[in-house]
Amino acid sequence: MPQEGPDRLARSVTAGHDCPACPLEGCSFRAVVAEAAARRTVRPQHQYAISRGERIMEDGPACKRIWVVVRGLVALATVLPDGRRQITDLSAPGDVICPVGALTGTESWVEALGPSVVCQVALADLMALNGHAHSLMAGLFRHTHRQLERHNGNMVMLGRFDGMERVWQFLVEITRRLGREGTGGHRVDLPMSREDIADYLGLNSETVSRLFSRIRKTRLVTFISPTEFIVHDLAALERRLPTSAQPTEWLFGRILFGWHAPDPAEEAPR
Amino acid sequence: MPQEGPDRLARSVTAGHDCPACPLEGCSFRAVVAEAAARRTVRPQHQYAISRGERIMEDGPACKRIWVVVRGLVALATVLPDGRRQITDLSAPGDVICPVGALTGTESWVEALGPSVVCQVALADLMALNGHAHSLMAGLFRHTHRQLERHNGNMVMLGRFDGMERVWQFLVEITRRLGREGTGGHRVDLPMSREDIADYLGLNSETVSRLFSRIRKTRLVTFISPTEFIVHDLAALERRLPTSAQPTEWLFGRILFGWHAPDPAEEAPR
DNA sequence: CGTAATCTTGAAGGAACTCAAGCACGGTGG
DNA sequence: CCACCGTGCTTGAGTTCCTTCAAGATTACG
Repeated sequence: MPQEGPDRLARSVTAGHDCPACPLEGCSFRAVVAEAAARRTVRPQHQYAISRGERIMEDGPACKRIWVVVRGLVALATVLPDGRRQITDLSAPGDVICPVGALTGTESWVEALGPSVVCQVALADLMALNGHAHSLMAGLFRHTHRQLERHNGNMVMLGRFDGMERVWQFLVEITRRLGREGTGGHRVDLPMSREDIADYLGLNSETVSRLFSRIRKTRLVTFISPTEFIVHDLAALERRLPTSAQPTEWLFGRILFGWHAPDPAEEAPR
Repeated sequence: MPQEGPDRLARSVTAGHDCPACPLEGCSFRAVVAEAAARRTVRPQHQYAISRGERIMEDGPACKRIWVVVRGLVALATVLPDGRRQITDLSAPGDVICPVGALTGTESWVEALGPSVVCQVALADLMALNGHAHSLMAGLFRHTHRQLERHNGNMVMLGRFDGMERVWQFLVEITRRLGREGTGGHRVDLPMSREDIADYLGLNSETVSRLFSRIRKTRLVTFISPTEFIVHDLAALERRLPTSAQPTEWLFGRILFGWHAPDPAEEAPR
């Protein structure tokens, strides 16, 4: 089990972004967790190395603990009684995971998609830092706020994108979050199987594989191995997203008069 | 524009549910908004009557205002540049709406699905109540927490349910939230068009119509009109949900050994 | 180096979509 | 009061896209 110091942890905690509803400027999760780490409230043994497929499950009521991803890639997964799985969120190093209770009839857990290190933080420990209830609430609020935005995007993707659009979206998202700028573009080392990707995108693994093959043919992405690829032109990928089509005057027409959408100009090899 | 008193408003605000991460027991959104209403911080002219299709859009940065639904049914909708729409949340009387910023490239708004009354509350007004920052944060946190749970369920539905399952899910959800117990079962008056339902379920209106026809044949639901129906046996509907299959020993098998799911016993007319 | 797991690709089937026509309902005006 | 019209609902036919089933190819790993 790797033993990384509190400073490493503090550095990895994401800053969150500004939101007027969070009234406490300058107080973020980062500060709270960093202080907890500095005070050794977060003890080293609370860091866990977990390997692919390992799960962190709540044994009691939800929301008693949070986790901070230090290394690797972990997923929030929900599984139906018949085995169907949906990955509802991905967390990269620096992300805070605050799992909420599962729906009755489903299992929910945090699952490592590859070798990962997570740091467990009991909320009671954070609360024990006197005078930081405000900070904690603000940090939690920011985090959940951010997650709501991501969920919103995911619901639009799952409900309204076709397979190809979902995979473009996934590649853009994962490149932004995990890609390392290098010669020839962004290089991404992705610790996810086709099955994992499929469960995130609401497809199945064969379909993901087929769509990746079609993407390979566009030459916009070079696959070095099934889990390594290079995105040569991220902007070109972003132009393939349904969210990047120019909102032309027809949108005003829809709002004002209920017009329907025209066919978007199709430029891509399918 | 209906002018309902602050007491009516206070009564309609939902209580939220318990969560250990919310450290301020007894402080909920209800209390904050109720006090705001009692102090006339929330003025009557901040209540708006909106009719079907009308939208409430943020004109500035997100999260400066929240809304409380007093009457009717409103939706959180996201629309892509090409016109595809996804309804990401439904809000019934008593629900608090706290829209987050839209993804770049999409439009997001709060939209009335039928004649509705909403009460606008500026967060600044709530903050102005001295000593209630804690309550406000706690209430907001509870609300977002609840919404995260709902979003989780919606993502599983959009990613992993087939059309029939989505409609069963929808009927159960809407009956629980809007149904009135009566002779012969729960009666539901639903101010949503087939198109609205389709945009919520990630289908299209013709498919929803077809699936409703199949449900009519099961005799579990009687449709009085396109927007009125009676659920005779809610438990029977719940048994059709993919979340209600008994998690049998195979689940342990999947967790421990990676088994695959067996065929669930099919009992329903398709 | 051999075995298992994962990935890729093909063929066939099915679920949902598109396009299109007919129907039901409510509002309007003669 | 009833024809008229517009809107939304229903249903059919054909098509597309995704899934399922299955067989190889490739990769990972002991």
